[in-house]
Amino acid sequence: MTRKEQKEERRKAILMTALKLFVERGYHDTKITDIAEAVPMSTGLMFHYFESKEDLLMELVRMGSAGPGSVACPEDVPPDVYLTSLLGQILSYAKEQPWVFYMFVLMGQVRRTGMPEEARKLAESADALVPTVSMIKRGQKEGVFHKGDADTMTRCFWYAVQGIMEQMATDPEMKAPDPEWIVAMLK
Amino acid sequence: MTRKEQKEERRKAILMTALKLFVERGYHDTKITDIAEAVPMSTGLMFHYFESKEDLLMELVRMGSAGPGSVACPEDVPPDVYLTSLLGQILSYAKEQPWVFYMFVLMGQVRRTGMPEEARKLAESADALVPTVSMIKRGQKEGVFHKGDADTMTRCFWYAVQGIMEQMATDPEMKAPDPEWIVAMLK
DNA sequence: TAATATATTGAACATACATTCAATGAACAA
DNA sequence: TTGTTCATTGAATGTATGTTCAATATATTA
Repeated sequence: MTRKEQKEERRKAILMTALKLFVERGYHDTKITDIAEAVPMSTGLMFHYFESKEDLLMELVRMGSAGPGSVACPEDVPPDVYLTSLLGQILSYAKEQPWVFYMFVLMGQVRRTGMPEEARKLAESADALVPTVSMIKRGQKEGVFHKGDADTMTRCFWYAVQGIMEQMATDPEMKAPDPEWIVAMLK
Repeated sequence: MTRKEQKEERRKAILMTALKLFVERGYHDTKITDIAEAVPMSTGLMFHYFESKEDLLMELVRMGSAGPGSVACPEDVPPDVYLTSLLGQILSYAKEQPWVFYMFVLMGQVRRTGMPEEARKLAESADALVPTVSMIKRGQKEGVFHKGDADTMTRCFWYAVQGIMEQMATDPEMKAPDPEWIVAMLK
C-alpha cells in the first residue's frame, strides 16, 4: 500500500500548492506550469495526477464543500458569542493552518467570479449562509442583534468577512481584525 | 468637431461596456469578443479605439484614480456620521449610477488580483485608505470609535465594503445593506 | 533476475483568443 | 465630382498555455 499512499501524498501536495496559488494570484493567472514548478514536478506529470486544471479546481471545491458543514449554533450559546468565536477561529487559522484559511477564500471566489460553471454550482450549494440566517433571527428575538432583514444581514456579514480575508490572503501588510469588530455589524 | 466627438462617444461606450463586464465576469473571463458583441461592434474595430485589452483596462483604472480624490472629512462633521453618509452615497449609486459603483469594485479587484502590473500600481496609488486612517484616529480621540490599531480598522472597514459590493455586483439577490451596520464595525 | 507496472520527463500538439491586416464603405473637403 | 481621410469588417496570424505522448527511469512482483 506504500505505492498508493505515496500517490495520495503527492496529490495532496499538488492540491495544497494549487490552493495557495489560486488564492494568491487567482485561478486564471495560475498556470499549470506555475503549480508544477512550485510543487515541484514536471508539467506533464501533473496530468498523471489530475485530468485537467479544472479537475484540480473541482477537487479543491469538493474538499471545501465537504469540510465546514457544522456551522450551526448550539441552543444554549448566545448567537453573537458564537459568531465571534467562529470568526476568531477562522481568522487564527490564517497563520496556523493557512489551508483552512485559503479554502475559505477560494470557495468565496469560486462562487462569485468567472470560474468553471460546474465548480461554481458545487460551491454555491455548500454555503454557510442558511444556518447563519436562523442564528441571526434568534439573536434578533433575544435582543442582541438589531432589527433588519436577516437575509441581507447574513450576506452582509459573510461577504464583509470574505472581503477582509481576500485582502489578508494577498497582502502581507494586512493584520487580522478583532472578530468583535465584525460581529458589531449586527448589533 | 462632430467627427472627434463621435469617436469620444464610442470610446466611452466601449469603456462602460468593458467596465460592466470586467466587474461581472472578471477581467480574464471577459474576451475582447464579448465586449465587441455587447457594444456592439466588430472585434477588429476595438483595436481602432484601444491599443490592446490591457490599454482598455488602464484607461478605466486611470478614470478610477482621477475620480474620488476627496474622501476627506470636514472638521465640523463627526467622523462616524461622515463615513455613514459617504457609504450611503456609494451604495445608492449601485442602482442610479452603476458606473460609479462598478468602478469602485473594479479598482479593488485590480489592486488585489492577478491583473497587469502597471494597472495595479496605479490603482494602489489612488487609495481611500490614507484619509480614512486620520478620520478614524480623530473618531477615537472624540470617543465615537473604539480603541484599536487605526490602520487595521481602516483596512478592515474598506475591505469589508469591498467584499459586500463585489457580491452586489455579481449577485442580483443581494440587497444593499444599511450603511450604519458597516460603520458599526468601528464603534 | 526477469517481467510488469508505475512514475517521470520534455518536447510536440491543439486550441483559444488577442492582435493584425487587406479590403470596403461612408463622411468630408476640394 | 473627385480625392482624402476615417470607420468598419471579417478573416488571417501569432502566441500563450492546457494537454498529449513517446520515451526513460524507478519501483514492485514473480
